[in-house]
Amino acid sequence: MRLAELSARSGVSTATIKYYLREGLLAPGRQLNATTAEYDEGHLRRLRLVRALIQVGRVPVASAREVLKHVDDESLGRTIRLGAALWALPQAPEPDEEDPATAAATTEVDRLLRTLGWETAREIGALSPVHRSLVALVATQIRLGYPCDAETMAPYAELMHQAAARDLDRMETYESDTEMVESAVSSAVLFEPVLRALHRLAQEEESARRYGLE
Amino acid sequence: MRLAELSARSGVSTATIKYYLREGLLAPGRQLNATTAEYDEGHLRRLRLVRALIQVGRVPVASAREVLKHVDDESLGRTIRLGAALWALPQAPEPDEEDPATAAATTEVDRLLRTLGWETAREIGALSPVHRSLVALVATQIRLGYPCDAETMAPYAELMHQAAARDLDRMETYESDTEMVESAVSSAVLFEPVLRALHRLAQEEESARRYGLE
DNA sequence: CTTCCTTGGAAAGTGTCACTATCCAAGCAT
DNA sequence: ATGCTTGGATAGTGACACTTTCCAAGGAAG
Repeated sequence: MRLAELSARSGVSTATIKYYLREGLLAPGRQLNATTAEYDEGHLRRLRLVRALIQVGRVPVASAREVLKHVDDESLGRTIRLGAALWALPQAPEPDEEDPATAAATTEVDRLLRTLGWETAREIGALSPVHRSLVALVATQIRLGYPCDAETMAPYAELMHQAAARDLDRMETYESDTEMVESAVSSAVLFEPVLRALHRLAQEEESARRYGLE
Repeated sequence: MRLAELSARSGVSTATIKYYLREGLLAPGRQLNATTAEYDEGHLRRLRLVRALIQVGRVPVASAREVLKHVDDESLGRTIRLGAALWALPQAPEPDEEDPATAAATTEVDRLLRTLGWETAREIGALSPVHRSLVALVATQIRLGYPCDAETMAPYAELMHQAAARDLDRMETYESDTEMVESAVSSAVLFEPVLRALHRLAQEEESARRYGLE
C-alpha cells in the first residue's frame, strides 16, 4: 500500500499523513526506492488510532506521541506500560496551591478515598496526575459554590468503580500486552466520551420521565 | 466593585475581562460615568462560571455565549431552558453518513435504547446532538475494531442512568429555575470531568488490586 | 491647579496548534 | 519524452484565546 492508498482507505489527506510521519506519530513505511515507500495494515490501524486520539479525544499531537511511545515500548511490564500510557494523556488543569479551595478539595478527596477504602489511590496520592486533576476539579466546584464533598461523590465513585471493574474484565480478553494497552488507551480516549454521551442521554431520558417534554 | 477589583478577586486579568465583555460572555457593569463602571457579586460569580466553562470545560467562547444566553433566558420553561443550554454545549464530531460503520452504529444504538426502554431517547433520536454524537463515537469504536454493541454498552448505560437520577435529585434542591439551569450547566461541564477522574482513579485502584503495583 | 495614575474602550498584535499548500527532484507509465 | 505520482522539505493558513498598545476622560495627591 502506498501513501495515496493509505490516504484513501483512512480518509486522511496525504498532506496530513506526511505531517504525522514527521511528528513521529506514525512509523515510516518500508522504503522501496528513493521515491516510494510501502505501508501495511498496521500503519492503517495505527493511523486510525492517531485520528481517534486527536480528533475525538482532542489529545494534542505532542501528548499523543508520548502515549504511543509507551504503547509501543515492549520492554516494559504490562501494568507499568499501561500506567505510563494512560498517565501521558492530558488531564484537567493542575491544582492552584495558593487557593484555599484547593486545601479544602484535598481534604474532601482524601476523605472520599478513605470512605471508599481505595487505599492504593490514597497512597499514590499526589503522584498520580488523575488524583491531582480530581483535586483541581473539586476545588473549582467549591469555588463556584457547588457542594462537592466526600458524601456527594461517594455514590458516583461506587458507580465508576463498577464501570472500571467491567473495563478490566473486557481488557482481560486480549491476548497480547500490546493489544491490551492499545485497547486501554482506546477505552480511556474513546470509551469515556461514550460514557459521557450515555450519561447525558440518561439525563434527558430521566428528565423527560419526571417532568415530561413540554 | 470596579474592574481592577473584579480582576483581583477572580484571578482573571483586566484585559481578559474586557475581552469577555466584548464577546458578550459577561454583562456590562453599571456605568457610573464615562470612565467608571461598577460590578457586583453576580458579575464575579458569572465570571467564575465563564472561566470554568472555557478553561475546565474547554468550551469555545462562541458556544459559551450560546449556553449562557439560554441560561439567562427567563422567558423559557424550565425543561426547555435546560435542554437548550445543554444542547448548545459542544459535542463530539458529527457522524459521517458515508461511512458504513455509521449505519452499524445507528443500529446498535437503537438496539441499546430499545433494550433499556429509553423510549423518549429513541423518539427524539437524531434530533438530539447527544444522540448523534453517541452514534459517531460508536462508529469510531467499530472502525477501530473494538466491540461496541448494545450488549457491551447496556450495563454502562444502566450505571449512567443511576448517576443521572442522582444528578436530577441534586438539582431539585435548587429553588429558582435560573439556579437550577446554572447548576445543570456546571454539572455537565465540571462534574463530568469529576466523573471521568473518578473513573480513571477506579481503574487504577482496581488494576492495583488485581495485578498489584509491580 | 497640575501632575500622575487609573479607568474603560477600540484595534491591532501574539502564540499555539493542527494542519495545508507549494516546491522540488526523482521515478514510473504510456 | 511527457505527464503523472511519490516522498521530503519549508513556509503559510486559519482558528482561537487572549494580550498589548494606544487613547482620552476622571479622580486623587501635592
